[in-house]
Amino acid sequence: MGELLDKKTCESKLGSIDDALYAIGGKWKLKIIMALKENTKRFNELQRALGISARMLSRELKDLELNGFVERKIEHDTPVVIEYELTEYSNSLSEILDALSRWGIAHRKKIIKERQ
Amino acid sequence: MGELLDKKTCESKLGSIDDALYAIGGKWKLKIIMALKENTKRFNELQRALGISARMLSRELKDLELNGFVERKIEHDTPVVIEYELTEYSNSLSEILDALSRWGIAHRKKIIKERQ
DNA sequence: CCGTATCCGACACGATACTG
DNA sequence: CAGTATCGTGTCGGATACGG
Repeated sequence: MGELLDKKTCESKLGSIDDALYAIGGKWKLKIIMALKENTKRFNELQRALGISARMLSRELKDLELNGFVERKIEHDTPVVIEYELTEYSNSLSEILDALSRWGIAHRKKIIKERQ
Repeated sequence: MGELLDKKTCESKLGSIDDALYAIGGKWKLKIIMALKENTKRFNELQRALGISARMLSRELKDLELNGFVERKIEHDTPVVIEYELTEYSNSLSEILDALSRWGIAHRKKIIKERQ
């Protein structure tokens, strides 16, 4: 079962996990960030890549920008091209992203095995 | 900005993160698991510790049990005591929990610093 | 193409009350 | 104490349509 954590440790972890989930929780934020890890992308590219509605994407991008994960870049190239790009700060999430990804793979395997 | 990931890698990661979020996403699951890391807890204990409504807690616990993260233990001790306990499998989440916790702490610091 | 506005259903979530 | 039932609100999130 793993070792029990003492109460202080546990409560402090609970608090920080709360903070984290507040900032990057929800259905889309981490997925958008993951998608942008491949490359900067335009609005419609992101939409297609993630299967997200324009409404939600618009909202989430604003939020991500406000929180310093994503930058909106306007290239004055006639016609104007708008691209979304990850900031340096978004890199601080890679540990989380990697852990989630690894766990997701393992979990999927487990589920499939159990179905048989 | 960190290195870009190639498209295949990125899409596969997106998929597995999706899987992970499907299983442990949402407002409460990870918090409940974190709370139980301190010790097995009874229904009302969990409620107080997390500030969650009975309705939600009931639902989430069922879901967590169904997915093998939590076990409902009935102690026939007259009066009967019901406790919720983490399973061995829930340990596979510790990497994620730790990463989230660490990031949450750092993020909070950043926010506070920016406010000044 | 890049979004925003509007409408709408589904569900997350909480408060309260209630049962065994 | 451990939960369920009921109700009400808010947010999530898609569809569609529209303006820059």
